[in-house]
Amino acid sequence: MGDSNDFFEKVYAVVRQIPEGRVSSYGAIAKSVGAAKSARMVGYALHASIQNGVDIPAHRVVNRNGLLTGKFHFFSDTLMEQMLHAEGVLVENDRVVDFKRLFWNPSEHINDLL
DNA sequence: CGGATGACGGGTC
DNA sequence: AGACCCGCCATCC
Repeated sequence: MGDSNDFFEKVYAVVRQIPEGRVSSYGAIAKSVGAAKSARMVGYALHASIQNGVDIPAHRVVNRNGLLTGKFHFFSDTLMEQMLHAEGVLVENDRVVDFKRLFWNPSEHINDLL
């Protein structure tokens, strides 16, 4: 079953691997599930996860610059930042402080999943 | 059916 | 650094 539902499940599986206090990006996740050119679809999948109440740490996914581009899709527009802050990730002007250091690359841990 | 619309990213200026 | 463009592709209208 290589349909879009499959893609969603793969994305969710990867997002669940992001450790507490760390963050990843749409593009990095897209690569790790073998769809490097579909970073946009990762965002789409995360949006769907919230609508469907899927239990994944979607707040740990930001864009390539560490910007909280998805914050408006949470129940409150400050929830994403609050959740990150609760696990020790600081945010300033919608950007993850020390993004490079906190960045978690799924492809370097691919052996742990699929 | 065709154009617009995104939780994007790489490249260029 | 920041603005801009273009490729990408499922979904929407």
